[in-house]
Amino acid sequence: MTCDITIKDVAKQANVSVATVSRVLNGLDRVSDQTRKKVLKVVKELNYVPNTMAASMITKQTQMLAVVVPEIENPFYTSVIKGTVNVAKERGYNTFVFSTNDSESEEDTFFESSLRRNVDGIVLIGAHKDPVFYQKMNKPVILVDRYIDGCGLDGVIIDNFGGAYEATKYLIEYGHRDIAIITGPQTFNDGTERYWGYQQALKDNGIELVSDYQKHGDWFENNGYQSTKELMKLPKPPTAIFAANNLICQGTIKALRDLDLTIGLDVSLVGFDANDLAEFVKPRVSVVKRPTYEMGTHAAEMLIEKLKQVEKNESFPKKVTLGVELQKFGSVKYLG
Amino acid sequence: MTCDITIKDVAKQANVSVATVSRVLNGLDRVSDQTRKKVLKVVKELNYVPNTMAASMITKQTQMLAVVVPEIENPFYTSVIKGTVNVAKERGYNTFVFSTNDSESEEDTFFESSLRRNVDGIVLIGAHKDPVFYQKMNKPVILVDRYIDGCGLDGVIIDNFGGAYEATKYLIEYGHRDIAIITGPQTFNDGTERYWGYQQALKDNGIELVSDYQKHGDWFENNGYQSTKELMKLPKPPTAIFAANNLICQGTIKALRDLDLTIGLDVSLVGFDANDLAEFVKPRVSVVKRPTYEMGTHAAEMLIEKLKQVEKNESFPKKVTLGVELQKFGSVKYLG
DNA sequence: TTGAAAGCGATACCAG
DNA sequence: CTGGTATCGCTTTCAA
Repeated sequence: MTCDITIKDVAKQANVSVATVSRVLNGLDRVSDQTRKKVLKVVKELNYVPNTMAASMITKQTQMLAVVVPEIENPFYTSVIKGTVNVAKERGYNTFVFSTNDSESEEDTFFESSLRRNVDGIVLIGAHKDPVFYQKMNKPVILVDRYIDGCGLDGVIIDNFGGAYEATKYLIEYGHRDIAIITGPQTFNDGTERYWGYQQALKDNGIELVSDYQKHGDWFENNGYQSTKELMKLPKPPTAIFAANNLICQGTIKALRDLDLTIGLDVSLVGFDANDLAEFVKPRVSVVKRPTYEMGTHAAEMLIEKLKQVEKNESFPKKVTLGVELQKFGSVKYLG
Repeated sequence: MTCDITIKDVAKQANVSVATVSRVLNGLDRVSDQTRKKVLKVVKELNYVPNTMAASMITKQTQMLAVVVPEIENPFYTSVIKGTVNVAKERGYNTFVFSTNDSESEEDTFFESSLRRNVDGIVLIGAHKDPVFYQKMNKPVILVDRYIDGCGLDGVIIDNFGGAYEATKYLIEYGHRDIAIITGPQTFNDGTERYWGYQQALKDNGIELVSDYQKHGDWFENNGYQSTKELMKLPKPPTAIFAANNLICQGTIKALRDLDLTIGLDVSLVGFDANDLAEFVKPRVSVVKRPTYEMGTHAAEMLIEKLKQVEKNESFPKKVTLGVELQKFGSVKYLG
């Protein structure tokens, strides 16, 4: 394990030129079988490891990607990261993992790092809201989960509207009319689309929107916890709750537990995105499941595909929407 | 946001030499205030971003670290990663995240990548068992959580023995004598030390070891689940269980739930490492808590410290042991 | 205080 | 098929 041996050392030892060693190592050119073997033997003997950076300076490709997420400890993001990193690895790329705390300025820092390091491309769950910001990117970027319309970039998102609509419709079909939603900020499509889905399902079924039933906070567990408590304190509490992401749902489950309310009996609940507690409690909580790992793999594949066709026509931005699935368990009571 | 502007462009535009630009940018040399300002102005105008790689080729420092973990989706590792990445960021390093699936060969792949890319150092939760392997490292490495004696590397570990001992003693003090352990493989210190702690506590209190009460599987949830079911099927089931890591504990909790056994009433339980379910269930499960995030930060700090004193005396390997804390909740029944 | 020039370790073009 | 060499973008002597 050394890295202070250079291509020159190999060339000298093998009695060939550096050009030849380079050819052998990259398997590109025609090299006689004899020299090839000779070089390879020396490479092994000397334990030579090529310096990627030196090569990058010429090829202009670093074989490095970056994946940028708001929070590395949220299992959803971890799953996306894993998908990205795995595909990247298979295709010969190494991946930087950045966590921005959902802060625009931290994200900026990382963009600069990425530029300085010349990463080939970026998988991004971004904090910036302004499409103009993204338009300035002169590196291949795939947006994941959040998509900014008009930014001109490719994206992999999920059917937020459809998922929320299905979840709400499901509650309605089971006879619920007093349905609350606990969701995050309406900054990105994840928030807005889920909220629209909820709204639309109610409207389509002639149910009026009650502002008290709509809790817009952040995407964290505590919002789920507090909002649930507030909801259940209302003069006329909702009979069902739609928790619009994994952490909020966990908060809701905890709050209901602390309030001694039984899910599926006292209150019905549907979550968005899988989470530990939803799977654990009895009855298990129905959730809209989304393909988290696949979002990562898909994004990485799109990105790498794009890198290959650098010169190609600057085609229109491609937005891929992955489907979601409503998984029904016993957390919704049938009201007839 | 561009990266096709080079130091030459800046030099030309500012009517100075590249050497001068370099000096200004690195704030090293004495440069007249006038030229400094002039250069800085051009840098801003041209939106110049220096190419880190080119610099690295000369300085022999890449300002890149790698953190290698067995599994990126285990919250324990995520927490270590976060700690490492955050400290690295503060100190001006970017970090590669690698996940090895606990496979020696995958780990090897990553080591080669690290060499090719010339990372400055590595924070490693390793899969290799052989100290000889680690001895060959010629890069600064900090081992985390698992330590291989005789490998000659620095490490940050936790007091596995003490934690396990405390946990078991706690059960004994509450009157338990039929105490089971569910743990992982005895490959690394994490497994062996926790098992020793359990053993020693029993011995110190004159309790004989019962082989049926000792379940050695892997570190995953399913081991906790299956082993618990087997334990409770014994003619004389244990009155208490010590679950030796976070996932095993979650498995145990699920199994007990499925067996309709109440924690702290029918069976007592102590876990090792925090986990979602242990915090959720009532009564909350007592656990040995370890400073996961701090393990990451500590390791990163040690690593970066080490990088600074490259030339310094190759001091003896330093092994830092962080303490753990037994957090007692209602999951242990008092048998008198 | 500043500039010229020699590399760093690889690739790739052009000859031979 | 093989070798010489310019080059990539930057740092760092050495002179001026």
